[in-house]
Amino acid sequence: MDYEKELENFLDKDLQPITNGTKNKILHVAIDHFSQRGYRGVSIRQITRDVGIKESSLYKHFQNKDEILDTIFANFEVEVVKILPSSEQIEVVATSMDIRDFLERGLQNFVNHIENVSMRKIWRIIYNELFSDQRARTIYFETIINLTIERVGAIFEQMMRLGKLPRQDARMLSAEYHYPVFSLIMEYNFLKLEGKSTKDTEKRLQDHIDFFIKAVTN
Amino acid sequence: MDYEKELENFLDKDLQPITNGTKNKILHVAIDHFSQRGYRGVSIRQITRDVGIKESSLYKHFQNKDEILDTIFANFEVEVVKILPSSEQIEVVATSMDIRDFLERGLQNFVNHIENVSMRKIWRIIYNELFSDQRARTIYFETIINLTIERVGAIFEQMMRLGKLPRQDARMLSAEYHYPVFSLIMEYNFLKLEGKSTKDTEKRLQDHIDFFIKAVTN
DNA sequence: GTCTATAATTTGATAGAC
DNA sequence: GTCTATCAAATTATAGAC
Repeated sequence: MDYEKELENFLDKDLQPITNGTKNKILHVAIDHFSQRGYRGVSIRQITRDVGIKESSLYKHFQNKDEILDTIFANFEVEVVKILPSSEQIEVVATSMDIRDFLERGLQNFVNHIENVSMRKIWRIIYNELFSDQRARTIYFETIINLTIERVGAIFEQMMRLGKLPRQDARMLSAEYHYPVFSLIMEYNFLKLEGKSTKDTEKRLQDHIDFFIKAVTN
Repeated sequence: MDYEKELENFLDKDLQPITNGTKNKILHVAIDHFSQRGYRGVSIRQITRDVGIKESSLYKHFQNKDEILDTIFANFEVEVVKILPSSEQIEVVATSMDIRDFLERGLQNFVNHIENVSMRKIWRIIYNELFSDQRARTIYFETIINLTIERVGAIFEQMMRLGKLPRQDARMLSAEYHYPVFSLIMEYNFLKLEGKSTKDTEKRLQDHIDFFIKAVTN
């Protein structure tokens, strides 16, 4: 892999921008390796070799191996929260968009997010560490799944108040919409990993939106 | 953990029943450890210590560490295929059951399967190794997801022929039904892992069946 | 902040006696 | 099929010179 082209700048674990080029590069290399062979499957040696420094130098930037993963997770959480509708947006979104526009826009936001190669790699790290790392579990189940379902549920509810959607359990509806989306996103990630076509998965996502809209507006 | 109580008998990697008690115990201990810390996170030393033999003795039963995992996956695949409706059952199932009975029965089959502690642990191993082991990916995406969707899709199609279900794309319908199920099963597995209540998840599974039936029969 | 050198431990696996 | 003894390699991390 070529790490020489302009690398996006990450934040350190306290969410301060990283100004040191070496530290930033360590994160890029670590993300690449962790996403392919898992946290335990990657040694400090392998990382520093690709960064072009000695092992001991790495410890000037990170206290230990775990702090690298911690920093990666912190960056991911910042980015992933950005694709969720904020509480302030509920009103305006529910008013200005119909259900189809809203779902398609949300999906597009997500596709844009995951087009970022680093983010896609961190998604894989999250999946990879789900069973062995409490932080990964928290990000996935609390930040990604539950927060998404809750925020979108609030928008569905507002749409019901506005008569844009038949009255029903909004949170349950949001869960029904999102569970297939989460499954398909995972599938999408694996296909990308194996260099396979994601066309089928994209079609299924589209089919799912159609099916869902038909089901809820009936 | 107590491995002393009567252990179910596994098959070896060629699917022949294992008659050697030590070999069987190695598999039980390995499944327990791998499910908690992943394949790479567990050493031969840790396994043999809990089995009560020396490391060198383990190599009389398995050629190397990977062959243990291979044997675990082989046993899992045998068990997981059992919960799918066979091609021969399509006819009779579609004729004798309505859609709700069929879905509830299928879910019950699955719950029974996952009540088996060893199976639940192997599910976790599969999730854990999805990104680092091609065999895990194949079992999950090909055997579990795609084969399930296909078999149930065939039953939906037969139900449509019998007028029990409005005509529509049967495979797409099966996918719509199953993707939330797969997500919820993953969630269920994690909650069990953390010793938390799975009541919410079970309710969501039930809600999903209701939502789905309402959506397809409308 | 980089380097050389090295400590201390753990890893998967083997040789050979019984 | 179990054991003792051991190997060669890899691991995370540190000390101290520049």
